[in-house]
Amino acid sequence: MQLHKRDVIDAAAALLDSYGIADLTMRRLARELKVSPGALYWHFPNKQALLGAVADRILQTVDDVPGDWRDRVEAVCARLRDALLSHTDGAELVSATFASGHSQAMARIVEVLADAATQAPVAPSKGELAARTVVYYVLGFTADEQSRLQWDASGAALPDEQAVLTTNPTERFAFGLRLLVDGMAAARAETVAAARNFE
Amino acid sequence: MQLHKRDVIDAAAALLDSYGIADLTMRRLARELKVSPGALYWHFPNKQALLGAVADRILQTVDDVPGDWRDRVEAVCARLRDALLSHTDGAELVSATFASGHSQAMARIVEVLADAATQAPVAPSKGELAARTVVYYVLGFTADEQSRLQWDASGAALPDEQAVLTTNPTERFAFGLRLLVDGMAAARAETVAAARNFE
DNA sequence: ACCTGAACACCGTTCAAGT
DNA sequence: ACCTGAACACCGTTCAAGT
Repeated sequence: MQLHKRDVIDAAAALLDSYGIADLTMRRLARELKVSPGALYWHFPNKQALLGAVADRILQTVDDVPGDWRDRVEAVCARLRDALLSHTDGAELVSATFASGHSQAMARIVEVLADAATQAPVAPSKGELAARTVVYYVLGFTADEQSRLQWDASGAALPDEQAVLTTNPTERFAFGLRLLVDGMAAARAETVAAARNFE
Repeated sequence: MQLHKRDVIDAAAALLDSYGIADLTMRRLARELKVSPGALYWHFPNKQALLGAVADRILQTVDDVPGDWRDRVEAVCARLRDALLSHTDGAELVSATFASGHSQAMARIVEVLADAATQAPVAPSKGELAARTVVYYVLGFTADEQSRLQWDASGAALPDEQAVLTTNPTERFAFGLRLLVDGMAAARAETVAAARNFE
C-alpha cells in the first residue's frame, strides 16, 4: 500500500528515538519502510527537508503562553528544552535543521520570542536578534546537556571535574537564561541613553 | 619522505579553506597528501581528533587581554568571531569539535571567559556556566552569519526579509553580546539579594 | 502518480602484510 | 615505526524503466 509523507516522518522519528541521529539515514529509513531508497525522494527533495519535517514534529508542543514577557520567554525556552530532551539527539537534530533554515517550527519560535522581546524594553528592530540570542543559548546548552546525559546513560563514567556540569541541569539552564533576560531588561536604559545622545 | 602530524593538519586546513567542511574527508585528505587513507590513522585515532587539531590551529590567535572583565569578554569574543570568519565553515567546524569535546583551544577559551566572569559579579560556582553561555552565543551567531555570508558570496540572492539579518553584522554581534554582559553585571544584585534571603 | 533497480560517486575505519 | 592495499560496511542522490 501507498507510502505517505506522514508514515515516512513517523518512521524517521522512531528511528531517531531508538538509534540516534547517526542511524537516521535515508537507506536505513527506506529499509524500515520496506521501500527502495529512491522512493523517499518522491516525497522529499533531499535529506535536509526530511530532517526538517522530523524537527517540526518534535517541536509541535512548543507553544506560546499568556503572561508578561519574562514568563513567555521562560516558558517557551523551558518547553523547547523539554521537547529536545524527549528525543534521542533531539538538540543536535534541531540545531542542524535550524542552521540550515529547514525548520518551520523554529522560525515560529523565533517569532514568538522576538515578539516577547519587544514587549520587554528591547527596540523592535532588535527583537529578532534578541530572540536568536536566546535560541542560540537554548540549543547550545541543551545539546551539551543531552550529550552528557546520553554519555553516562551509556554506562561510561564521567571524569570528576565534569561532574559539576551535570548536576542540577534545570537550575543551571535557568541561570544562563536569566543572564539573557536580565540583559534584555537592561536594554531599556541603554535605548533611552542612546536616544539622549542623539538629542 | 615521512608524513608528520603538522603536514596533515596543514593540508586539512588548506582543504577546509579551499573547499569547505563537506570536502574535508579522510580520503580526500589522503589523496592530497599522496598517501593511502590508512596512513592518517597512524597519526590520528579518528576523524574527530583530526578535526579537533584543525580547530585548535584556527583558534591559535584567540588570546586573553589585560583589562577589566568587560574588556576581556568583549575582546576574546571578537577574536573568536574573527578567527571563525577567517576560515571557510570555521564556525561549523569549531562548533562541532566543541560539542564533541575535542577542542583543547575551546576549553582554554572557556576558562578565560570563566575567569573574567568571576571578576564580574558572577559567583565563582557560576563562572563556567556564564562562560559557556557566552560561547554558545558566539558560536551560534557566527555560524549563522557565516552561512549567510557564504551563501550570497556564492552569488545566490537572499530574500528581502532576510536582508536585515546580514547588514551590520559586527554591530549586531555586539548587541547580543551586550545582552549577556549586562546580564552578568546584574548578577551581583541577585547574588546579594539571594544572600539576604538566607540570613 | 508513485515506485523499483541499479548505478554513480563517494564515505570512515580496520588490519594483515610489507619496508 | 610507519605505511600500503584491500577489504568491510556503509552513505546520498539520480534516473530510466516499470505499474
